[in-house]
Amino acid sequence: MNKIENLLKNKITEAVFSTFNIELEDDFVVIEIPKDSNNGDYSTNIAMKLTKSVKQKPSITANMLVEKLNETCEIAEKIEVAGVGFINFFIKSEVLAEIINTVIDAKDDYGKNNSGNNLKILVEYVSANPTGPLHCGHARGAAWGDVICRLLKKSGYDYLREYYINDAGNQIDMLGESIYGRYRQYYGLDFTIPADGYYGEDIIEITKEIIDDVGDNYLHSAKQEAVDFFKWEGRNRQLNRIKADLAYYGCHFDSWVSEKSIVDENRVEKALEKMISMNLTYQQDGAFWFKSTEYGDDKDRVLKKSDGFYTYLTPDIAYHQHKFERGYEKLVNLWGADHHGYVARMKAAMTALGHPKDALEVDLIQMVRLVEDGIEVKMSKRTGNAITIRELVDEVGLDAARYFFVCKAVDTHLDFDFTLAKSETNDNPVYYAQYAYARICSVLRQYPAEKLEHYSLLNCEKEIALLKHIGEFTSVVADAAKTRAPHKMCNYIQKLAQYFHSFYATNKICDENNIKLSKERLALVEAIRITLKNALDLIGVSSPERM
RNA sequence: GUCCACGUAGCUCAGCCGGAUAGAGCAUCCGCCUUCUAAGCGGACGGUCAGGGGUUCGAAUCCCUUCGUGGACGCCA
Repeated sequence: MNKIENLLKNKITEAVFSTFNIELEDDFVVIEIPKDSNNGDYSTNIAMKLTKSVKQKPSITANMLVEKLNETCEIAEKIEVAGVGFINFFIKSEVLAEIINTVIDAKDDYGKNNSGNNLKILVEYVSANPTGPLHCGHARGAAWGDVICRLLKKSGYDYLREYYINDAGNQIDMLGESIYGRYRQYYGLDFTIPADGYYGEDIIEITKEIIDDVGDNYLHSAKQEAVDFFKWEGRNRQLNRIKADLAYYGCHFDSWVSEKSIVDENRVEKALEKMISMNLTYQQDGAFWFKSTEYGDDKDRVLKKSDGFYTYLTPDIAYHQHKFERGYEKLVNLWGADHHGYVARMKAAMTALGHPKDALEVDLIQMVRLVEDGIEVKMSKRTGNAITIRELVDEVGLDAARYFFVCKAVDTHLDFDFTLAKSETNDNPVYYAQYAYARICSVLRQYPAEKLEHYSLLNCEKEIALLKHIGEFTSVVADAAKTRAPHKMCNYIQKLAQYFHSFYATNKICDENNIKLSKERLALVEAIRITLKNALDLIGVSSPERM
């Protein structure tokens, strides 16, 4: 909520109080920007919302309030009642223009806000098993998580980017076995790779890397010893590859937590003991069960199998419990949609352990379908395997890859249009925004902008639209952070670029015949530049000064 | 079969804590470079917001139901 909206809100609250003697709660008054500017710069539906309390037609209520507002609301040039009872405010353009200096003064910090209130929030994303390269599905999650964190940072949250490494389960054993197989194969010996092992090119590469380091040392040792060695060698090398791919993709994590460390620190036993002591479990058929149905799950879940091993769930509970123990009040997980059924039991576990109901929130990332020329592309033409994050970046470029993943809400399946993302021409939406930035920079290179004391001439429709949109930026950032909706930032960017292009096409920014107006416009353009740059930064897309 | 998500223009999607005539890009068609970057601008065409019911001043938005699509339903991870 910006300065103008706040002021309007206060004036409306006052007017309601003095007219009807009703004290409104803080969030009761809603200010919005009408789609059609004929309906004012800002509007409120307060008269409709008061229908029941005041027992009269909204239009009458609205007129009574406007009478009062006309006296008190000095920033408005005109206040009207329209439709069924909307109150529409037309703001003096010099008041709207004050935003220019706010932006210029704040520079990179424009958009920064404290809506997060320093909330300690841990965002866990990607968390792919260290058994193979990251593919396009991970790319969606990585971009989404990264942008969420950028938004949280800008909005004053105390956030942590975390990657959970599943390195204590069966899949890591399979990794060890797979490398062991390739190792023997390299030396021309008989070999087997388990049916649920890993057959990718990356395993062969990693095997060769290991051979470069240790040669045939493990050829004659006992199988289990060799597999154990390859398991951890493989895990570490895969993880390094993942880290490199993420860096290539512009994503960095603050924290890497391994499942093995959770196990080694006895956190799994402790978690189970805690659950037993809290009477959240029972024994049946030789196994320990979690009474998860009592906390909203479909059925009870096994924590410790009759063979004495834990299920996948138990270390995960321990891990999440540990997140809370580290002082995080809010946990956000971005999981692939295939983990869908897993959400309820995890939330059940956290609730059972005494954490607030919504302290853990899981956003599911739906599948990505790559489409080229209208046909689904399942495999890379080069390798025959799933397309990796690295191939994707090489193919379409970093900016396009990230933009395409971030610009759509994650709760629906995404068709990633390869053809469109690759096109370096007019069709590509990424360039639309970047081109606006390059155009702005070009203008400012030729005609440097300077801050003015006062702006009084920026009152054409397109200028007003830009001023209002720039003024919205901070609240859009705060809202996108709160609702974890990075695509809102893309929508904002597209609109800002659109307003600018439209303005640029119909108005000469620098006009020798009107120096005063030109100076004001240049300052406006500088404010647009800063806002656009900050917005692009938030989605991790570059702002080229020339194109 | 049970549970969950989704269903908006020819295509890809916004909009969804109820608000004014449901928006954008692509595609199709028509205009605009002697002018600060045409990777741009302006316009046209295009809709039973899956169907039905309900809640109310008002529903794409909330509730119920039917249909369709996808996913999850292991003492796997």
